[in-house]
Amino acid sequence: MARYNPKETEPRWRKAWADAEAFKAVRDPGRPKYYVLEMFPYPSGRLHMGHVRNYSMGDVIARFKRARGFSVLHPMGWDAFGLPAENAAIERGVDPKAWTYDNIDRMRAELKELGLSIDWSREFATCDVAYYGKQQAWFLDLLERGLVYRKESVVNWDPVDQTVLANEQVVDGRGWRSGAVVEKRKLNQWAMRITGYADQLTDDLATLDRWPDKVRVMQENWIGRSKGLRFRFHFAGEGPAEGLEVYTTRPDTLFGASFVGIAADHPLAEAVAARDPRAAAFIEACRKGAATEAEIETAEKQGYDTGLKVKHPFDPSWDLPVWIANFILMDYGTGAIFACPAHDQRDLDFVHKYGLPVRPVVLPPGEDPATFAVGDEAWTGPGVIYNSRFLDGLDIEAAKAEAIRRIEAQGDGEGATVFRLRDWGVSRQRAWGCPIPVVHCGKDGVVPLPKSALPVAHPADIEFGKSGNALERHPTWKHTTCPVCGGPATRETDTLDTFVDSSWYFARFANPWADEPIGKEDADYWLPVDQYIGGIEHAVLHLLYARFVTKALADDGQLSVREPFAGLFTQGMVTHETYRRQNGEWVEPKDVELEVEGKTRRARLEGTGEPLIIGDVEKMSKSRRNTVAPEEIFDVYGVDAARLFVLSDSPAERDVQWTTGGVQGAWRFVNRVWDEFETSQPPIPGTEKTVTGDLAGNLRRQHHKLVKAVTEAIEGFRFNSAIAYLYSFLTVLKTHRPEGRVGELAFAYQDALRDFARLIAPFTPHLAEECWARIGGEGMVVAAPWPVFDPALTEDAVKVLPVQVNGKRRGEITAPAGAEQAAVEAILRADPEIGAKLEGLTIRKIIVVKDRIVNIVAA
RNA sequence: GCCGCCGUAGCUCAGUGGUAGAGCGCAUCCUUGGUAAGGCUGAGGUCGGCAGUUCAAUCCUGCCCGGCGGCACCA
Repeated sequence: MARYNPKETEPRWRKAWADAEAFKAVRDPGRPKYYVLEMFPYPSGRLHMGHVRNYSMGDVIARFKRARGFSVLHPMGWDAFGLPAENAAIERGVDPKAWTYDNIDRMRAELKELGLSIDWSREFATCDVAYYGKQQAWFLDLLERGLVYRKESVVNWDPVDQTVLANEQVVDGRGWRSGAVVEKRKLNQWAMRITGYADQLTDDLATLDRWPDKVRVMQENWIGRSKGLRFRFHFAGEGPAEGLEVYTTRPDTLFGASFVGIAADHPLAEAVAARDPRAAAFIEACRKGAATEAEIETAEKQGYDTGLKVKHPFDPSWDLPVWIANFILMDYGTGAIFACPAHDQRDLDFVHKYGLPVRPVVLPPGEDPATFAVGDEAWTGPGVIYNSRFLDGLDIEAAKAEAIRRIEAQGDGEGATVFRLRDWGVSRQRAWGCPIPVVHCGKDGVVPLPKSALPVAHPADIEFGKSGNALERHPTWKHTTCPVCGGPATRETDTLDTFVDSSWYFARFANPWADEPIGKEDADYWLPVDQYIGGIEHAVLHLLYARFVTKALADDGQLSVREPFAGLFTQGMVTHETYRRQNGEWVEPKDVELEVEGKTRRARLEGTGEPLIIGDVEKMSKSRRNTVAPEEIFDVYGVDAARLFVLSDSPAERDVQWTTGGVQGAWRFVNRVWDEFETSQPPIPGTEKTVTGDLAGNLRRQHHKLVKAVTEAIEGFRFNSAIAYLYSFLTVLKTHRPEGRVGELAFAYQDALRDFARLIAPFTPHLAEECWARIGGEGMVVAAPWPVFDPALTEDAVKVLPVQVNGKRRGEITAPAGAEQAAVEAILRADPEIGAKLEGLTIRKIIVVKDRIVNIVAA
C-alpha cells in the first residue's frame, strides 16, 4: 500500500476544479443564494497561519452550502492601499504600485494553493483604477448629499515626516517612524457624516441577530448614545448675554447642583483668560498636562474659579460659581456641565479638593433622609428624589422627565440625545490611496469634479522615497483647470482613508464589471453577505464604517439593503509557544528541539544544544519569532492536513495553538482515511441478502448519526466538533470492515464510505475527491449533494440503561428503545445483580427516564 | 471601576439535569518490505471552590476564587 501523496493529488484536483469552473458564482433563480465572505487580506506578500485558518473557515461554509443546494458567492480581493507600501518605497526605493502588485501575485498563488472554493473571476484590488474610480463616483454622490464635507479639525501632525498620523501611529506622543514629538494641528480635513446615522447605527444593531453580542456591545459603546437635557444657564451679573449652555444626563439631580464647570478650551474660558492672567496660566497648564491619553485619565482633578456666577434654572436667587476644570472635554456635549457632587464621582472628587458643597438629592432605598450623607463615594444607584422641591418623591426617571418638561416650558432648553461618536475624518496626506476627486480654484473654491472627469488616477511617474505626500510634490499632476470657470486650479492631494476602500468592496463583488459603482440588479440578488468572517479587531472600525456606507448608499438609491452583513463570525487567532535564549533573544520554532521527560518538557537550541526558556503561548508574530510558515507545512503534510488541524483543535471563535504534534495527528488522519478507501473493495451487485448480521445495522446507525452530527456542527460553526465526529467514525469504519465483497455489511460499508467522502470534503477537499474517485463516485465531490440522514436510523433499537441506587451507579440493564416504566421495572426485577445490590433495602421509588437511566430510591 | 467570555485528563478542547469523552503527549506490547512509519492495550479526572434546588448537579441558581478580552474623567 502506498502512502497518501498530497504533492501529487492536491494540485491535480485544484486543476480539475478550475477546469470545471466549479466555483463560478451564478445567479440562479431556482436556488436560494448564499454569500460567504472573509475579510479580504492586505497584500503583505506572505500568507500566514491566520490566513490559513480564516479562509479555511469560509471555505468550509462555502463548500457546505454549495453541497446543500445553494447558489454560492465566495469571492476574493485585496485591501491594497495603505502605508506599508509607501514605507517599503521609502526604505527600499521600490515603487509602491509595483511592490503591491508583486505581493498580490505571490499571495494569490499561495491562497490558490489552499484549494479554496473561490470565484477568482471576480478578483480585484482596491488600488485598481477600475475600483477606486468607482469609489470616487459615489464619493461625489455623498458629497452632493451633504454626507461628505470639509471641516477644520485637530490632528496629529508629524513635523519630520510632514504628514498627519492616525492615533494608533502615535506612540508616547511621538511619531512611530520619525520619533519626532507629534504636534496638534488644526487642518482642513474631509470628513464623512457618520454621526448623521448614529441613531440608526445603534437601533439597527438589534436586527443583527446573527452577530456576536460582544461586537454589538462594542459598537453600542463606541457610538455612545445618551439621552438627557441641553439647557442654558443665565448669568447673574457679569457674563455673556446668550448665557452658558450645558448638557446633562441627570436633570433629576439639578437641585443637587454645586457649581458649573467648563472645559479649558471652552470659548468662555478663553474670554476669561483674555483679562485674567492667572486663568490663562491655568488653561495653559491644562493643555500641557494633557499630552497623552494615559495622563488625561489619571490626572488629578484641577480647577480655577472664574469669579463668574450663573443663576440656578429653577431658582433665580440661587447663584452657582463657574469653574474651569481640567476633566471636562470640549468635544463632548457642549463642553460645559453642571456638577452634582453627591451623585457623580468626578464632581465629588473635585468639590472635596476645592471645598464646595455636597447636597444629596437621591435617597438610596432603605436610607433615612435625616441621616443619609455622601462620603467619599457618590451615590449613582436608584432611589427617591428629595431635597428637590417639586421633584420630591419622584423616582429618577420620572424626575428626569419632569425637569426636562419644566426647562422646556421655561424656554431654557430641551431634551437632547448626544453621541460619543465623532464624524469620520477620511483625509490622509499620503499618495498611495484613493485620490479625492475635487479641485481647489482661487475663484470658485472647492469644486467637485464632474463624473466625466473620473477616474482621477495616480500619475505614472510618481516619485516616492521621500517623506511627505508624493502627490503634493509631483511637478505637474495637481495642476489642472477648474470645471466651473476653466481657470487654473489645483487638485486635492489628500487621499481617502483605506477604511473607505473596505467599506463597500463586498457590494462591488456582486458585479465587479459594472459601469456603476454597484451593479444594482446583482447586488439586490447577492446582498446582504449571509456569512461574514473576520477578526474582532475590526469591531468598531471596518464593521462600523461598512454599516454606515451601506446606509448612506442605500439612501442614495444605490443599494437596497440597509445592513451589509446579516451574519458575522469573529474567528480566533493562531498562537504558538514562544522560546528564548538565556540572553533574551527570541528563537523560531523550527530551530527548537523539544524533549519530554515524564511530565516536564525541555527546549534546546538545535545545533548547539543550548537550553532555552519555554515562554507563553502567544499570537504568531514576527516580533516574538513564533511563526510557522504555511508553505513549509504544506510541503511536508499537504494542504488538507494543515486545513484540518487549524480547524480541529479549538472552537472557531477561540485561539488555536499550533503544535507539531497536532498537525502530525491531522496528517495521520489523512493517511488513515486514504488507507480505508484504498483498501476497500466494491461490493458485488445482487449479493446484499446473501449474508446479514448485526454489524451492518450497527454501521448504518453510526453512519446516519454521523451525518446528522457533522451537518449540525457545521451549521453551528462548531468545526472542531465536526472533525472530532469524523475522527471517531474512522474507528467505526475500521471495526466494521467487510471480509469480502458480498453481503449486507459490504453494502453498508460502501454506503458509509460514499457519505464519509462527502462529509470530509469541506475540511479536506482534495482528499475527499481522491477518496470519491477511488470508490467510483459520480463526477466530483464539489458537484455532489450533501448526504442526508434517515432519522429512524439515528436511534438505537436497544438501549443500555445505567441503574442508580440513591444516585450512585450500581449496574446496568439492557432494554428495548422506548421501554416504559412497567417494562423496565420487570427487567430490573429479573436482574440478579441488581437484586444483590438492593439486599436489605426497601424500595421507595423507581424513577425511569425513558431510554436514558433508572434511579432506585431505597432505604 | 463597569460589561462580557472562559475554568473538564499532563496539553488543546468536546460533552450532557442521569454510564465523564476525543486528539496530542505518556506507558506496555506487537510489527520491522507503509519504516524520519504502522498497530494493540493501558494509566491518568473530588468536571476551579463553597452553598442551594433536585430522586439525581460537571450541567440549573447564588456567592467566591483564578484567567482573558472590551470599555473607562463621555457629564
